[in-house]
Amino acid sequence: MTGATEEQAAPRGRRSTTGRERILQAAAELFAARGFAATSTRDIAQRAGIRQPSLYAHFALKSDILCELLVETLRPPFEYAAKLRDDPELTARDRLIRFLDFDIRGLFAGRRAVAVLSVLPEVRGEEFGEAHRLRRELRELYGRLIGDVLEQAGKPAGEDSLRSITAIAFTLVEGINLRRYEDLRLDADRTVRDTTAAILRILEV
Amino acid sequence: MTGATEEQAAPRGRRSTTGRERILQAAAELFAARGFAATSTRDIAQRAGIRQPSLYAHFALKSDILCELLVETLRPPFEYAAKLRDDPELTARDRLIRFLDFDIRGLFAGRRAVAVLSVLPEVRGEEFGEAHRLRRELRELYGRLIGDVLEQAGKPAGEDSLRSITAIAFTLVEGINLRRYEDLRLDADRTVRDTTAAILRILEV
DNA sequence: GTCTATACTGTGATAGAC
DNA sequence: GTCTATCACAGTATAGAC
Repeated sequence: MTGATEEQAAPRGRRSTTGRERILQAAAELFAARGFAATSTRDIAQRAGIRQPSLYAHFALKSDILCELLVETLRPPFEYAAKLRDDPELTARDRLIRFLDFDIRGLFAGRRAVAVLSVLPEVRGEEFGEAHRLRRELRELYGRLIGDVLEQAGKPAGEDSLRSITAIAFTLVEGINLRRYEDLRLDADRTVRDTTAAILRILEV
Repeated sequence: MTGATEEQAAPRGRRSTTGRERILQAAAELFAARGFAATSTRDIAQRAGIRQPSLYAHFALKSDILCELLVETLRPPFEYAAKLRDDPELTARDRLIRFLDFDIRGLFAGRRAVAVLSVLPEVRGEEFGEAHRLRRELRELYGRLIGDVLEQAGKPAGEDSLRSITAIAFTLVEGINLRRYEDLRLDADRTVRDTTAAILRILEV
């Protein structure tokens, strides 16, 4: 019924989820494995256990499926950042460390692997505008967190310098998705630790 | 004659290049801008100023075009590394710095932007096996360069630790391609400088 | 909300003349 | 080595019954 004819294992015990959820889950796995353009609506439907036209009872366009996945996976970091802001006990450095922990673990959990697709050539159109805006905001959030750390460490960075450092840190975090493509055994704890250490060294704090 | 109906500017004065070259150039631009699966052979032909079936006088398959681009752009760093090895005056640290300079500038020149595609989901098949092998070798080359630096600095890294540091450095370099997608004005000199500085800080040398 | 049937378009690739 | 013509098929999306 789940009909996974692919080399990939069939979906894990998720039979009980709703139709729309199954579609999102199936699409997330396929998009991450093959990319957006190379994944057909038939592939998605088959993996979700329905017929291809039934997708359109849930989504008006194929691109809407990906857009929803991207937006859904980009949102949690913002809520977590808001929580961090409400804790005045934390130093800027601790906030950055906790945020990195949360965000990187998010990459390892659930569907977050698709998020990397938002930067790829095939996902540039205005159909994905909302996802792109969210991603830009996430990078700006990183910029503020890093700026605060540098300031509290007594070496505030200029605008240009901060942008460059932020880009590098953001690249490191997003790059984790690409590394997971190549090495599915990549360990979350280890990656959190190493990536955080690398970023703190770059900041020299 | 060059028939660029797209939003992109028409190919710069390259009318004199051979047919095969024009195809590669056109394909490189389109693949980088839209991805592999989302670029049709008709798009490539139009940009190259020929008709779609004429492509097949030069390449047997669409995927062969991308594979050749990837291989061609991944090769120069190996030749450069060989040159560096022949200069015994250089410290390991200087070799790494020069190699980064060469490789990162390569990302800014010519068609190298396609190289990033080799890690993407849509380019995973065995059609691209040669490109993947080369890319793996490039990462191993980075690993050796970094290992030498750490050793010469008196703090040799264990295998695991070296692999992790190498992955992070390699991610930073490849990530430059993604950053260029988002900001076409990204400056080569600046990027070389900042990326090199970040990597050296991560190595703490 | 799922199905069958199908419209319509775009795709990679081939045949064969010049 | 380029062209025109075309094949065979896969693609997204829609119509309409249940």
